[in-house]
Amino acid sequence: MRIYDELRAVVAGAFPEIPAEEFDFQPTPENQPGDIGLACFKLAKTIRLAPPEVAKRIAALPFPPSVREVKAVGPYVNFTLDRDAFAAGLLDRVADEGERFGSGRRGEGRSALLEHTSINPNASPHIGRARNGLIGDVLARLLRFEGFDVNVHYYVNDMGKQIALLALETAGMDRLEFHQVLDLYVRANRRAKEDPAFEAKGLELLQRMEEGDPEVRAMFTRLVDICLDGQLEILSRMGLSYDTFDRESSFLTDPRMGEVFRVLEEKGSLFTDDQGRKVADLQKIGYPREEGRYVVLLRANGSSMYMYRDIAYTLEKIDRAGDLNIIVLGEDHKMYFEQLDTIVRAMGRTSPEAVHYSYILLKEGKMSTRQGTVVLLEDFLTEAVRLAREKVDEQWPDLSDANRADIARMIGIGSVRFAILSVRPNRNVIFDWETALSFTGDSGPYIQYSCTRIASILRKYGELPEGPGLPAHVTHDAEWNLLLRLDAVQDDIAAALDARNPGIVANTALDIARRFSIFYNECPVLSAEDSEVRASRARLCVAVRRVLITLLGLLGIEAPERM
RNA sequence: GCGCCAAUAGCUCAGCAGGAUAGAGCAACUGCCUUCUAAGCAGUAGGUUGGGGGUUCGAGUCCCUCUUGGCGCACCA
Repeated sequence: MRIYDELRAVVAGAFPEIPAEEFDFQPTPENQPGDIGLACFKLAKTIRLAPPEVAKRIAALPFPPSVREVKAVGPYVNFTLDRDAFAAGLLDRVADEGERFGSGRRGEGRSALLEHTSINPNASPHIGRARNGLIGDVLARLLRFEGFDVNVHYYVNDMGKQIALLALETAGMDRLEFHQVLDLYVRANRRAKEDPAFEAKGLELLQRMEEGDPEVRAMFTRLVDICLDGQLEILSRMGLSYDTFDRESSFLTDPRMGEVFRVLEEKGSLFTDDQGRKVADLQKIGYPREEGRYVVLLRANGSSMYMYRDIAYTLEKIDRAGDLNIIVLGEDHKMYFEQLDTIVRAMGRTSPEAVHYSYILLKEGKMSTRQGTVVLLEDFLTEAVRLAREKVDEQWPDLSDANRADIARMIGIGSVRFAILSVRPNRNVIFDWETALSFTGDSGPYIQYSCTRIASILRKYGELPEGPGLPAHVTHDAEWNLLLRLDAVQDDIAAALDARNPGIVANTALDIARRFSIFYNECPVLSAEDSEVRASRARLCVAVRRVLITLLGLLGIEAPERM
């Protein structure tokens, strides 16, 4: 059992009227006695006693032998633990649970549907788009780690004006390659803005697509596939993968929509406006604001809007989702999603849970295609891997070319993923090349480096003693701080999932790597004089490596053997 | 104009559900590779947590307000 749970159990036994979440255990600050402290303010309020009095009473409770001393310090209770016993127990637990260590297993027997990335099939994605996929990807990994059966969906927007315009722009080209799409796409959009006739032609094409014109459909499909394949190739380089691809065009004639229109009509929300469009007045069905109150579902010519198809798709996902239904969306889709949610709720269904994230900005401001200030994901990845390769070549000239390339890939991708993931989703990320490509300090490679140092020690160590029940020795605070941190990892992983915030995983990994570095410098393993201390430290190394690999794995980052 | 989100060291970010002295990295300066990988460690310097009110025994954390930035506001997706 984890130490916090153990202490909580004793105190809760003595004060059954206090809810468990009021026990505020935390490591004691440096200048205070003991290893773990408990603040008694909240408990004191609940049982109407002065905090120092409560602290005294708790200090008098009988604790298990793993607690060597309990001391009331004002309104706090400080616990001094038997560090060796604690270490022995923790190391056994890590060895026993292996790659499941840190999992609260809260998802066992449950399933989750998660939609992320879902970028429009057009050009090479920029780094802002990557944030969606990365957040979604880590959520999927967290859910799987907790035991959920996860299905990751990708919604392919395979129709719409964008594709139509691109179709016009590429008409007559018998070969089209993905890397040409960006220019063509920009050109098509510019032309549509300047030339109403061009745009009208696009809309006409779109309508033929909707009507099921096989020729137009084939044209659209060809374009979409080129774009999608190109984009997926880049996304997979970054470690992103999907289980199910859903195409927007398959929701054009969804039987569920008849029901949607019937319900909206019944609730007095649906009306035909003076231009002949089918519009929903969301205020009639509980939408709170004036902005975004009206939503057009069908154009006057009968063709459907994106919202229309998305409602059908969302209802489909609700049918297929198990216990959790999550969608990752940019903050630009916040209002849109509220609108969608209003309609879904009117249908008596529960919408997916939206995880919103803010944009990635450049130091100079926003990314702009026109000003050429867009940072493409593939360029970013290539540069990161190239820089890593330089370092690896210098460091490991004797390794094979393939081997060095592989290490560089892990490091480059690791630094990119870490740079984007370590910032919590609802904050803008300020991107600059120098910080994002830094392989020192707070970075993915720093954590990977800790893993390689451990691997190096273990290669030289030889045969490791195997438990359970082996003694452990904690001779330095550096070891203790590391152990205490490992014990709390499960809470951090749970918190990251609950908050839908991959940044918590990133920071946990960083914190452990930092503590390991201190340990590494203060506590020699191979040259430790006492053989039991030597074995104990080696086993601590194994545990740290196990946990770091788990945390990196949750972030989708691989840990090389050498770097 | 209205709505949602954010603001912490020169820069980029942490700070779990309010709790003991606000932490890292980068940049600057000083040390440490005959010792398990220096992509590292130790140290110095750097903060009225955007301004102002409030709630509380206690506020970076909660509430109000102002300022600044991001995002959005019906035939785009």
